[in-house]
Amino acid sequence: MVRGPFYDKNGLKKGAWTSEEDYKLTCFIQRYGHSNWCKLPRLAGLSRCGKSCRLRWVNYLQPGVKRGNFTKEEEGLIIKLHEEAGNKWSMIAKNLPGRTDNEIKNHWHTHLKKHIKQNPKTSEVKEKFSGALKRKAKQKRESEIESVHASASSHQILESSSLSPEVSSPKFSSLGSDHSPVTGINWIEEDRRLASSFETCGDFWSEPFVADDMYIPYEFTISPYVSYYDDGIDLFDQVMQELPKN
DNA sequence: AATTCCCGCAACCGCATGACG
DNA sequence: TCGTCATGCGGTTGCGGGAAT
Repeated sequence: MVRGPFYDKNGLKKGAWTSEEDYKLTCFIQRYGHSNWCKLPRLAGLSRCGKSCRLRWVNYLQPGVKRGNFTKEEEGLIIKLHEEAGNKWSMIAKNLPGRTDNEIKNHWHTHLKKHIKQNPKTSEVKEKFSGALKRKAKQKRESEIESVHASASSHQILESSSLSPEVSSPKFSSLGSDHSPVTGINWIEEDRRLASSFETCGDFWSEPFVADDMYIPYEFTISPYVSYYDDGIDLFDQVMQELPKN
């Protein structure tokens, strides 16, 4: 159901991701975070562009990503938010924990659109909502920076990002299974195997992540990873309250 | 049983925006 | 202030499974 793998003129791999690539990307981000998507593929030993890695992580590998059918409640919320804000898929996704913008967009085009008679609100509503989103995003970025600095100072992030079954497996446990929804990998087993490899093979973490120069830039030594699911619902409520009552 | 057609969804592409020097 | 680069977002593509014929 996906495009077959191929290589472009720059030698970058395109098309469907393999379970091995998923594994490399997941392990690398768990350990080093993803502060620089451009450098990440090379350091992780992947022949992919940064954008491709980011998309794969955000839409598929990221912890908490919910797969499967949309509930009636979720569909209702999508319809409502789409009526208010239009094709702001990322905003809509923030109001549906575990759903990605891509998945919502696909679901809209394949299921919901055909059943919905468009009822666009005024441009005033859209502009106000868009402006509020930007303000909120700026505030969030600033607070994230403070948070990362505070955590880095106590080494908590580095500790939590080290790969162990207790830490890494919950990334997929929210799916109700220890298996990746796509790769079929049993991540608990994989983590055990990985931990074993780490104990018996001292250079595991230098391959394939750092194949060439054995150097991890500073930005990868402190994970900037923060909760993906923020307070979008609060924002939506706030904006709706600001709108003039007709 | 074989073929065609349609649909779902993962992934790609181009553009807009923001950060940084 | 301007130019460059990285990132994020939304639109689109195209493969493959399943339904229809």
